[in-house]
Amino acid sequence: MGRKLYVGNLSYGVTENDLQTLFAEHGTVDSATVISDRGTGQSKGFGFVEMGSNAEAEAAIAALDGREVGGRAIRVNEAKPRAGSGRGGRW
DNA sequence: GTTGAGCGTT
Repeated sequence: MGRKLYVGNLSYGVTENDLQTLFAEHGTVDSATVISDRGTGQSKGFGFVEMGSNAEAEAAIAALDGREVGGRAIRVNEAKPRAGSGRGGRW
């Protein structure tokens, strides 16, 4: 089980710092990332948070999934590995 | 407004 969490339905005003602070209330935040379009630089409305352990990750999911943040109910779930891990997604 | 980047040896 990974400790990475997918955080979706985020408000465009939410940043990595916001995620870190929010998830830190329910566990140790190893890293927090907000995905933004590299072309426009605008937030894509979702991000990822890595917890110190799977237990903390589960606790954060149960506590923060559906929680209203920035005026929107965020979606928290265990993240899946990035598409095509490696180089070019193909060997 | 829902699962991350980049085209290379970090």
